[in-house]
Amino acid sequence: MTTTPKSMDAIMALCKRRGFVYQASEIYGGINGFWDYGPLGAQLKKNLRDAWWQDMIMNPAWGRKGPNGERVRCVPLETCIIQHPKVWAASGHVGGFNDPMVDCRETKMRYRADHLRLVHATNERKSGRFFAFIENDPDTLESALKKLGKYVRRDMGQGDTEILEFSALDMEEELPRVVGPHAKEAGTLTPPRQFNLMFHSYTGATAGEDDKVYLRPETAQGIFVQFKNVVDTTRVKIPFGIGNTGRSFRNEVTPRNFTFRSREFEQAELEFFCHPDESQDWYRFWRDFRMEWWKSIGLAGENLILREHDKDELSHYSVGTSDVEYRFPFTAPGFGELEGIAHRGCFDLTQHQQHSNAKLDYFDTTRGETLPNGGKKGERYIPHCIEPAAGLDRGALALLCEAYTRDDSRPSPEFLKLNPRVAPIKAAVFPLVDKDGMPEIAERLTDELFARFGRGGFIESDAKQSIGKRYARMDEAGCPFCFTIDGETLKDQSVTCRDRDSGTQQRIALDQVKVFLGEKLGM
RNA sequence: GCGGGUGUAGCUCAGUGGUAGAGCGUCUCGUUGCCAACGAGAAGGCCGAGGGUUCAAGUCCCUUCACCCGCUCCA
Repeated sequence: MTTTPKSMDAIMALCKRRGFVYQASEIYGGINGFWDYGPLGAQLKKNLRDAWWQDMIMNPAWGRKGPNGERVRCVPLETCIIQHPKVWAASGHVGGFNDPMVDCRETKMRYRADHLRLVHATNERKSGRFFAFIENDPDTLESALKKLGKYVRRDMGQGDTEILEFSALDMEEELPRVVGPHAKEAGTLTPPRQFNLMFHSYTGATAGEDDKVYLRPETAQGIFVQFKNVVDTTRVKIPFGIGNTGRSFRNEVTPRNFTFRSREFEQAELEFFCHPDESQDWYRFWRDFRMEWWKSIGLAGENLILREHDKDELSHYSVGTSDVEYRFPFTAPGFGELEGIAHRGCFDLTQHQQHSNAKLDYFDTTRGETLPNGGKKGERYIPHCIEPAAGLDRGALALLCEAYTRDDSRPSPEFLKLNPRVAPIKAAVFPLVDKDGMPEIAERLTDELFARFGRGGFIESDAKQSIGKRYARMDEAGCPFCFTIDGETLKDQSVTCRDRDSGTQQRIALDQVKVFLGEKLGM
């Protein structure tokens, strides 16, 4: 078997050709950072989402016991894309995503405005030049002092210079007199510009600035905000998880790499709440299960890795974070993030408790001293949270990249080895020839398979053109099995079952097709 | 945001300032009957968009949009 390296161009061409992914608004020239799913892509992604929903919420971790020795319990939730603006202040997104940036037109450098400082000669603020440097950066400071000395034609000593913050500048009067940290000329810095990574809109028909709202940059915050309601209304007990899938929006500076970094994308997030003492165990439990899960739906192999973050990579509140990463053709030999499993401590609930003044702690009646009557005194605490947060679009893309195979020794060199569980086409039924009673049998079998498996994907049926061409078409669409009604079927009620990955054929009884397929699809 | 590259049929791509092309795919008819078969035919394009130069622009110039690659940035 001869194989050639996977080309992203070839994968993208197949995605378009077979209706997996289209460019959004393509007939208008497309729009940067947005992609639509065609019929097969939409079903592929739905199967991925359903698999996540099934294995993370309805039957978490395939029914296995958690580190506490009990069945893992999770409940679903569906929260709004638009939340109260204070949610994003509490989460840190409004502050963190809003660093004003300053560009230098001369050197093409970009600086964070709050990192810039200015030095100028004492008593010359009204007319003299300012020389910018970067906070805590000796090189640009030295350079700025040197340029200032040259400018005023004398050496600068103690007391001869004054330093001020960039934000203290009068942008109209004084900015034109500023020389950038790496620039030679004055006036090449732009005013600070907001790089707003959150999309915003306005509520109400006569909306003004006061009605500004944000499209969520992650689904997680909706869960934290409803944590108390779920606890109060559903009889869940710590430890338990809340799962949520849905669209999120980030105004990426550079959308890139097909659907990998899109401005509108879909997340599948679980927030698993537990006692602080058990949080490390649960963190390891979810980290390991998530890795196993991705393998189970077709990403097995050396293209998938689990990467534990280094200490200096961690957010200030995080005790531990791992990424499940996939080696995409465009990241190879490196990897791109599919999912992050973060130990978020009690950061989010604490933040929302402070900002909202709502009590978000939990009274745990299974803890504390044992009372004379045999019960427990109880313990009040803010739960810690483990967050497995997956990108469904990235997942779908990884599935497509992993499945894409080119084997020039096959009659149909390009095909998708999609795992049957996520494949958008579950099976195809072909009459070998479009006559002699075969179409009728094929139609009956198609109807049966539709009734049994149609909720998970398409059952294709096609009588046109040569059988080889029909197989090839199914190979490209990632359909795992084709059943062909032929002359023998008429005699002994058996059909040809053709396997996509190997191209091999076996005969099975017509009335056993459903059983066979049910086993293979896990349905 | 910067630099480089690419935009022509569903896909892959030719196309020298002078009538819009090929292969594959799609559809129809016929033949064949287990791996992109054969024959005949058909549909499908304002050459990414907008300006300009020219008697004449897919081709030259400008602008813009999208995608790819490399920087930069990145919760």
